[in-house]
Amino acid sequence: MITMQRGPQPADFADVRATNLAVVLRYVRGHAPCSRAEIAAATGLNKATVSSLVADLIERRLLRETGLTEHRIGRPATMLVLDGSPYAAIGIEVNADYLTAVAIDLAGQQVLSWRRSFAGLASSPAQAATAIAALGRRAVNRVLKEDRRVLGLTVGVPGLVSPDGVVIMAPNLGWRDVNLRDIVNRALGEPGFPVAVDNDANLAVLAESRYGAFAGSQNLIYLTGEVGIGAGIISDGRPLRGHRGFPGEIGHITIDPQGPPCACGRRGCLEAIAGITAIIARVLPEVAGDGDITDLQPEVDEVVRRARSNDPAALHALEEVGRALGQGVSILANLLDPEVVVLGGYFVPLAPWLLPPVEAELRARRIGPEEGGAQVVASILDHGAAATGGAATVLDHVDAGRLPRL
Amino acid sequence: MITMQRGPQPADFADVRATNLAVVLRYVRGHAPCSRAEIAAATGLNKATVSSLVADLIERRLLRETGLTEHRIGRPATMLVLDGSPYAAIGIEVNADYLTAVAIDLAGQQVLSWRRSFAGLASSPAQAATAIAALGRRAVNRVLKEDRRVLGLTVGVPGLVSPDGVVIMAPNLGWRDVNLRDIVNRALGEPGFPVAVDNDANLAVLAESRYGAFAGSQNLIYLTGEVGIGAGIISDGRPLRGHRGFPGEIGHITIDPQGPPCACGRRGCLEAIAGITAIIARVLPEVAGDGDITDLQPEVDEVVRRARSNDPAALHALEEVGRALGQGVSILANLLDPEVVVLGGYFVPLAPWLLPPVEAELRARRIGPEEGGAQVVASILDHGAAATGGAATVLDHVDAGRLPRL
DNA sequence: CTAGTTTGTTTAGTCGGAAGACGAACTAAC
DNA sequence: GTTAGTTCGTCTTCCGACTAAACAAACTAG
Repeated sequence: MITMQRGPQPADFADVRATNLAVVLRYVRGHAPCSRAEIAAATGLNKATVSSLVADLIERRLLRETGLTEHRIGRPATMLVLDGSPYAAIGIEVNADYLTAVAIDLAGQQVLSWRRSFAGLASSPAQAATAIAALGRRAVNRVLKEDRRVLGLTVGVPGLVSPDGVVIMAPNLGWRDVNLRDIVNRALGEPGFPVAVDNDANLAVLAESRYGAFAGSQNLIYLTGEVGIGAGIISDGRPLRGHRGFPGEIGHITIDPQGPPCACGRRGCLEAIAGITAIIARVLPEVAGDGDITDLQPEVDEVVRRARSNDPAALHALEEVGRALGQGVSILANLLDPEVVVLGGYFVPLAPWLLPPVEAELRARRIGPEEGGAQVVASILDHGAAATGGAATVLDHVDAGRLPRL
Repeated sequence: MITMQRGPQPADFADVRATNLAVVLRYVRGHAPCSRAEIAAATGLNKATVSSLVADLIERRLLRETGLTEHRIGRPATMLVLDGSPYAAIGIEVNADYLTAVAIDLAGQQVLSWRRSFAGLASSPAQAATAIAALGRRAVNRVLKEDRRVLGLTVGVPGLVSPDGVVIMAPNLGWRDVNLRDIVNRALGEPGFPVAVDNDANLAVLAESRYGAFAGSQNLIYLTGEVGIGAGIISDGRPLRGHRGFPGEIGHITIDPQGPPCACGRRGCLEAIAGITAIIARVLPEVAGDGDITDLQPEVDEVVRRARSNDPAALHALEEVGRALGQGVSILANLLDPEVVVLGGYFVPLAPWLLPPVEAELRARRIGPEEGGAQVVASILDHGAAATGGAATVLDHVDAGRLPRL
């Protein structure tokens, strides 16, 4: 099926070919190993066409034949599998306190996963960009050393990112109007592959839709559980982009007008109640929050310890946080009707205590019928979700038919 | 550009042809009158291809030649215009107190616009469906009498509608699990054109995106200002559908936990503050709200009168309503980053007093940069927006390349 | 060893868009 | 009035991509 963007954008044979190449590629991704005949039967394409498409894909080393299968009867089929190994995509995730780099080959295998401290560097955009570019270059070199071609590199940033890769605003990094894409692109020496920058939540939700527990879902939302709370939204199978490219800003919904003050100047924002620093402040009131961004993992571990030991104050605080989060999730669920809302970041270790009140709020505030309503789950991806998504967004272009040229 | 749905759905020549037919049709829609050469130059299609496509469209009576143009130099061009007259689409809007029927020809000309009282009928789904079908039949007959072919009929309902046309829930009509599409389809005698049912906000936003002040916008949101408040969302040029088909439920966001009680059992929902019955109750406390659904227009007129005469109580009440509405709009704006939020329904006559506080809240709660942020406007379409959208949704299929067969 | 089955390739055919030539129709200049 | 130049739209040729159908290959069952 062909759908079209706005504006006059006619189709021709190349588009048909690209579409069908993508159809075959994605079928094999989902049903490997499979035979040409099976692809033809399942997609409705002619056997001859499938043969031609497969030949193209094998020539580009995107597919590989893996011997025959002893069938019950008839000529045995030559089975096809994805051969992602010659290509890889790189994703880099920027956080206030650390950087993550991930590389994924076309078959979805993670071929690299690095985490690197970033403390202190974030404050200066120039220094930070240099560090990011250096990490990117190292990742690229490692991938090249393994004889893979790099298809692209995407950087995820917690903030507003314009479609052309300029970080308009990243409060937790202290950035404003940083053309990160150009900087990284130049630092990599204008490589032959595309460099992109995107919002971390947008990328994380892409990773969830590919590799998460609800992989393949057409309607899912990812909530970043970091210092801030942002939403990445996939609707009808495609990332929601918005007019300027800044969707998903859910952190400053007013949950409780009498709630704690928020950095934005108001009170009781979702972030001021359910952001990770707010959670830590609420559960560990004795820890002086000096406002400085350090690695928060130790504090989160302590919160988990107290909850595990059934500390009543901690349990009560987490219940309150969960209810606030549930209100936010309910708004998302009623407004966007997703199949699932995935809690990410620091929400993951706290999920056992947050999920029950979130689900209770969701049930209480559900407008539609019970069945089929949005589920809430904790992410099974680790902290590198945005980095993984950054790589996935590159691979998506291939899946959509833009094959790497020979 | 070809994009693809999920699942294996290969493309073939018919898709290319349909895509290019649609490209030409939409170009003429936006640039009529224009010549074949102009279309070719603008779309990138070959002149010969455009000639062939135009011939097809003329044969199906979707385009028409309108004489030559005396150019400055060279051979004069034969100009083309849309010839929508042989076809029309019908939209019907169901409200608690009235029905609206609209018919639009393919060129976008409204060829019929009826409003019919519906008071008392809504309560019984069977009776109501009969009335709807009767109105539909009359509209169809009228269109046929004018020698137009009916391309389709779509009914807009204020409630949750499943993709196959079952009204799952319509609180303000008191309906639950009514298979309205089948009923109307049967009542029309299984006509040759498609009958569909959809949520009224979904349809209204479609009408706005085609005929509203921001026609052509790829990211807009429509807020129904009726007894309930629902949002219709167009994101990246396509209607947001959600997992089950029930997006846009914004009416029961908690604005003020201490606010007035809502029919849903909670307090301070957006609807309970800014729904039209809530507004009337707030501005005209002396009018005994008997809860019965009657035509609310007289009360709204009275509210407008008081505001016009600068009645302090009325102004204050509308200011409070506007602030609540502004909070709801801010959530939408930050979450979905639309170009514009259109206020519809009874919000339109009240817009002069609602818009300033709405915009103030929006400014105060804006996360992203000032420039390019969401605007808020009152709809310039009248109450029949959903009906118009119902017709438009039928025409969209033609615009997407599914031409009526000869 | 033969009949039957399934796979995947080959061959012929169709469809639709691209490229470029060409005639038509007009203006401008001499 | 004639000629050159320009623009429009059609016509012809070519090519790329899919379909249909025949066919060769390779296996199993009996």
